[in-house]
Amino acid sequence: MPLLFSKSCEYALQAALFLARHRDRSPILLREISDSLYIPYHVLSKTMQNLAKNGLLISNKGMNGGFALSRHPSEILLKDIVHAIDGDELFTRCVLGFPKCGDRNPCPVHNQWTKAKDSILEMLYERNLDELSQNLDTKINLIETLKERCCDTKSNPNLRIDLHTCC
Amino acid sequence: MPLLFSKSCEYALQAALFLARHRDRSPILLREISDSLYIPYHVLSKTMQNLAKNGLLISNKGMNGGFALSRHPSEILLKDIVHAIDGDELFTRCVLGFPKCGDRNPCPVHNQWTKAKDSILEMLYERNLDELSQNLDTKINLIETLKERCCDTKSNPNLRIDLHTCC
DNA sequence: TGCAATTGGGATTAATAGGTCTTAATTACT
DNA sequence: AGTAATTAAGACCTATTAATCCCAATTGCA
Repeated sequence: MPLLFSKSCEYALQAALFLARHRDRSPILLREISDSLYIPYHVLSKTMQNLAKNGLLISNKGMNGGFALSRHPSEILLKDIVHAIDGDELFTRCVLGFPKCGDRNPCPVHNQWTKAKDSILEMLYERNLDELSQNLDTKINLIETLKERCCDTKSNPNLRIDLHTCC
Repeated sequence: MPLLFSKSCEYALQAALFLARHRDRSPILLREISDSLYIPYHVLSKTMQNLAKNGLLISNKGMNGGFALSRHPSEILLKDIVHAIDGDELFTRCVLGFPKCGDRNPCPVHNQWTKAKDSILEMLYERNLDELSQNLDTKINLIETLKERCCDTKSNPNLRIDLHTCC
């Protein structure tokens, strides 16, 4: 079972990170994204449509079409994506499944869960796609450097490090 | 979609709390538990069997049978139940779904998620069923007191506060 | 204008989780 | 021993999510 986010939502977050790493913001083909992240093409297609409808992506049809972030990565938060795909159940549901649990009627772990949720909310609200993608750049550069030192890159010219191989 | 725990696991946690509130530790009928918590009888049946196989419950067949906690509530942690029903995916899976993500190969939110997970682990490891059930007793007593003050209890003698109505 | 390259969107299928039903096995009591 | 009460276990059904497929709509370019 997925955890915290639905599978579609995980895909959406991965794809958004992928787009954020493209500095020039020109549209990218769905095919390229799905191939790079090993996400089934048609599944990602629907998820991207969904993100586009929610105003997070722009999509262009036809030749030279593709998907791009609608805003600068620094202006997109993970919570924007989670909200668009999974709604707000994550933020409102009782972790033990008690239907009437809430701030004014806490279940026995409500306060502990609220603390944990604060931590999750911090992750979703206080990091934008730009920061996260820079984090990735740093990491990938580091790996590339190490690779050159340790491997015979001449004989493995196609060994490329990208978002998927890196995590 | 359930969140963090599977539905069965939520049921298991609720049922365990229910049993923990029974001080005398005599077996309780499945029917009573499922009715009280509004959990489908046969669904809960399987989950309880599962907990029994994992050594967390004892089950007695036949007349005067039923389920009881196998240890004192103070010696059962939420994580015991979660592990028995949902396994350890919650503790090992990458929150963004990256297959190779881990401590030595973090995805861009790995550290943030680790922090949030610590909070969750605290909730699951550091509170035993006894504490949680006492927490509930306090709350239910308080509600009962208020109820007596505010409602005409003579005309509503069956208005009972229990685990389910309380959360 | 016609063609090729794309996304859009609906229909269908597959997989998984959740729920129902039936019967067997076990136990306690008379 | 017989009977009623209860859990055990498996078969089966249903709902939701995930994945696949097909064709329509749009766009850019020759």
